[in-house]
Amino acid sequence: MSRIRDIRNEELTAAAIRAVHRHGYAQVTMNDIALEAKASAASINYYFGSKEKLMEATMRRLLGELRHATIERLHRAETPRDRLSGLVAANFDDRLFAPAQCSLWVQFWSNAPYSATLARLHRINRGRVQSHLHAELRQLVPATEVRSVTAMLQAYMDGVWLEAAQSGLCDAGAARREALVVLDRLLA
Amino acid sequence: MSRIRDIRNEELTAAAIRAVHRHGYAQVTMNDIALEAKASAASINYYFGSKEKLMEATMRRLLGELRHATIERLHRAETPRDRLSGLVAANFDDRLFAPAQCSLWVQFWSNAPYSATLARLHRINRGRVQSHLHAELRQLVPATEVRSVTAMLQAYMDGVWLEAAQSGLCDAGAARREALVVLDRLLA
DNA sequence: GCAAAACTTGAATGAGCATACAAGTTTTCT
DNA sequence: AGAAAACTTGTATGCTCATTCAAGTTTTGC
Repeated sequence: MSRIRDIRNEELTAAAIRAVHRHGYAQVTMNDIALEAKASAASINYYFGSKEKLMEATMRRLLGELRHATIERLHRAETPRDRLSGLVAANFDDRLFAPAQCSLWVQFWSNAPYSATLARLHRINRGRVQSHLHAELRQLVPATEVRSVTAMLQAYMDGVWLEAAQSGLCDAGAARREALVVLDRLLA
Repeated sequence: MSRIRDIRNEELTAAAIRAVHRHGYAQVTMNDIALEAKASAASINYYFGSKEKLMEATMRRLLGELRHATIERLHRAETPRDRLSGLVAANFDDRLFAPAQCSLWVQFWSNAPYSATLARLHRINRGRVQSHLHAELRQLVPATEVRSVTAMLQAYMDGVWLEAAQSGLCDAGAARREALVVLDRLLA
């Protein structure tokens, strides 16, 4: 079967992440990505069909990593409170909360409203994160507060990503610790 | 004096805001903006010299509005606690927290790392907001917490903007109320 | 070992875009 | 009024870029 195809997908989406981080989503070219992958622009088109489809695959890859980190942490937790902490910490997992990933994430987000495929991915991801938070919060705060605390948490976490992308500094451990403090105070 | 020049600056930056909101920063063209302003692309170049300079002027305009809203609210407040609330509320002032402005703001932010002029504006603005927050927080929380609470607040507010840009829904009043609740809990 | 399939790429194609320009129109000043 | 200054715009220019293609190279299956 297409072993090479899998390897290439992996290499090319990784190159896309680095290239977008380096040049910006708005200005990155197929050649920039090809160069980063030590391949040719034509080759990328052979695998993905178009720049847009490559970007979609790259975003899917990031979303998959978030999903994976989330599931992993949920699995290790016992109580609702632990699961909630796990959800928050998953957002700042070492594998996700790194400079190139942060850049990409924020840039994809801000472009999502202008691309049908990105908008769809964004909506699905947001829905999943939200329903996870919702499920645990329902057991921890009064019913009237569930919705607002979910929104507060989500806004805070998005903001941390945004700031990380700006500064280029991503200390995942510090981010997790600080996020857990925020979580504590929002639950109080 | 150049009265027309001022009017045109106003009209053209307003058109740029609407056009970026409609098409996205990455894809908006001079023609889109010209159309929105009922002018020609050449005319925009006559006034601003280049697309980049127009974008810079547009960003300056937004930053000016934030500065204005901030000063206005600080002026009305007496205690450190009131001033802090004012700072937070200024970020969600009716004149700023509207769909087109939110879109633009987030897109400029996410592109700032790739443009020297935008990066500079971003840094200046961030510094100003941060020092205002810092000044009031120093009188309200233990010295060891000032820095982290500042960061938490800033992340939360950025995140709200990001979310607003995504959803296109900007209820400024609700945003202010919710932000003040977050502020309360972070200070606790 | 060899044909077919899968893969790779340099160069060609063509679309879209910012900007420059020349030729007009309107406004200002006296 | 009339000249000069300020403004406006359609069109031309030249560039960048995604995508295509034909011609090669490598891998696979037998």
